[in-house]
Amino acid sequence: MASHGARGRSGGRPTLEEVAARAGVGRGTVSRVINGSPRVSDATRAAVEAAVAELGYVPNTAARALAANRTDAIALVVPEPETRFFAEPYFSDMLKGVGAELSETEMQLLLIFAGSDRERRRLAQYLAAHRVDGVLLVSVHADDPLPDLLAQLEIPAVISGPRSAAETLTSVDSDNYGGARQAVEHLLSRGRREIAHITGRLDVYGAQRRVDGYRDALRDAGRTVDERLIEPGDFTEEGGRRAMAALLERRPDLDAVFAGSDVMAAGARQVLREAGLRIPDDVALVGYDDSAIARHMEPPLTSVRQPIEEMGRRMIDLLLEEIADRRPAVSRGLERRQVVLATELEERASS
Amino acid sequence: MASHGARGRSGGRPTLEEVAARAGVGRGTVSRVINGSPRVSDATRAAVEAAVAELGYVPNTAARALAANRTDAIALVVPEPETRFFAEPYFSDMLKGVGAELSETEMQLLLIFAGSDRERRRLAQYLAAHRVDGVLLVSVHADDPLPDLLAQLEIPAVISGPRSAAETLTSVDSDNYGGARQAVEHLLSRGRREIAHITGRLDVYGAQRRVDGYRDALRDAGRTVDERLIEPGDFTEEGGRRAMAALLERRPDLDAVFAGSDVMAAGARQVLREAGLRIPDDVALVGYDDSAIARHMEPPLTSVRQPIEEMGRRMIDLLLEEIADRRPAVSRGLERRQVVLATELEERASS
DNA sequence: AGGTACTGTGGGAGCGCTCCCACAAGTGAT
DNA sequence: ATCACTTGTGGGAGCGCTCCCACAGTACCT
Repeated sequence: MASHGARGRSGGRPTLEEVAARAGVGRGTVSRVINGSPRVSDATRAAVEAAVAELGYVPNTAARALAANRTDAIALVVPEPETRFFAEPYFSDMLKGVGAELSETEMQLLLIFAGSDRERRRLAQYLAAHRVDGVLLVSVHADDPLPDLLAQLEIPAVISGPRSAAETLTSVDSDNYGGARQAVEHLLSRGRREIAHITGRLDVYGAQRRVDGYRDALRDAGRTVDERLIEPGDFTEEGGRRAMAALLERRPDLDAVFAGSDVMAAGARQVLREAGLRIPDDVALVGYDDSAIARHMEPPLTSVRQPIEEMGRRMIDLLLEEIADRRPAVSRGLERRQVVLATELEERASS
Repeated sequence: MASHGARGRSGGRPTLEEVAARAGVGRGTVSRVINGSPRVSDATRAAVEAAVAELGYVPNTAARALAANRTDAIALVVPEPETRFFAEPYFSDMLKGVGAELSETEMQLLLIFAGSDRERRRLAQYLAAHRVDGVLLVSVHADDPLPDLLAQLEIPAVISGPRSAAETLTSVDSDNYGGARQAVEHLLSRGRREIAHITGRLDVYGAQRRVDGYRDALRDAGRTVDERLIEPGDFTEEGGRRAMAALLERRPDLDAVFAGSDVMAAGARQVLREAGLRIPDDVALVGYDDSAIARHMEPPLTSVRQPIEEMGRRMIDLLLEEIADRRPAVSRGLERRQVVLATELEERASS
């Protein structure tokens, strides 16, 4: 060991073995103490803990990962370019919840962007190397192959918006259907009669659900749904403008708009203004997300709030469970787990 | 191997040894091919590569890390709460540059927030465990102990804004001094006489340098510096408002303001408006950072642009060098390395 | 012919853990 | 006193790599 020896000299980091020697116990016992096993007497535990403190021992994660076949790290994968990630408060809130919940544990969170093809390939490589114990997936489109890759690699994963009603991954979502109903029912209760809806990208399941909620709310109130009052958007401001213009063209008599996102509502607002329509006097406007945009809009925008931080927290809970379950190659629980959290309507001056 | 055997069965991931068997060579040879050593014949290399492809071999990072004492990962440490990180485009741009440069390599980037005390402790633990080969530090205050911890642990690190003129870590910075001079000289050339300066937090070295640049630019133009025209801010909008109010109180005759950040300029603008002063007619305004705020302000804000993406790229270059240098326990290069990149003034309607 | 050098290769040893078997010692029922 | 557990402990084997030594083979000098 001529060569390796030099590296391992006493200047380096202490090892389990050294701690064991110092505490006058065996290697296994130190390992048990480090990992919080209950099968250690109080006296021994104290001795080991003292030795750990004196030596400043910190476990070598690589060795642990190799021996135990786990990494104590999970990845938050964002299949979007960095720019969008930063632009949308959604991610930031999600990260807050995730971080908060994770700080209770020893797990490390990695943030991985997979917007470009190149980044995608790197990610695939990364996952194939099993460098994380589990994955949190946010903002995944219906045709994204990532979830299948994860399933194939048998990596525990939780997705933040299910891709469809038949989502196979464990998922956490807010109640898009209920949120849309809240918005529409609110407008109805304010006496609005002709309520339009600017949808999000319809390849996003949540956007579809919002349309469903919009339809059912009207129906349940005894109204027929006029398809000319539904216009697809794409979650962007420009899309909101286009949709609003189309709606005004078709149904200039509309008196309310429920937009599938605050950003689209901002676009719609511009077009309404340019058409000389006052908000909320002529047209009431309701958004979705309750983002900073909503609060700062002129007039402040009524919006459906999703409990995004809470969603982040629940995702971590579920993921940690999955990881723990999988460890002893236990019978895969066959029940799909889908958590849906309630939304809340934040009423402001725009409606 | 009764127990471990079950886990390692052929359903699992292939190992180096299996690839070697398949290619009909030894373990060492496969390792050489994987790591791109030139000491392999072309025929052998081809055989190994074929085996790797057939088996879908992916190196086990934990084993590699354990044997080679490296992790192939670096951390971007942000000593701020997540919220600030997302609020400021600075970070997003920096991350873009870092990501771009890193995508050329095999290195993995981890994003670590260390805003709270708790997160701080976790980070210290993380670094002590040597879970990364190097660290990128952004936005560090003068009294932050993190750089010293890094030095003590002998972890290569590059800092994005030196803490002082005597910074010991390798650093990358934009020319704060020169940028401030550009701003002030621009205002002078526009015929402004009474130019005020709202500073950033003065425990940030860059903010100090901007004050220096402001002073020297005036002096070199043959003016005396009126200390009543300098008011400390704290990089926030509210701070900008307070500072502007104080300045107007003391020197109502001022005809230009150079703010140490766009956000503070936005705050200053509000106060100027409320005081009935027109921009740029009565008071010219210049910011710093050239962020989105500057472009969207009414009127658009003249601002000093820092090449943040480029800074990110340079930081990675320097860090990778340091990591490579350190590997063979080579003589630590004693020269401090400090890269300073030029700024550019983006002239808009506010000045 | 012998020496010296280099190239390519195989495989032992070791990285620092976890897992589990073995076993000593204690506890209580028979 | 015997058996059957339980509790606490030590340490061997093994995780999948990298590093390096040893050595076969070839090439080029004396």
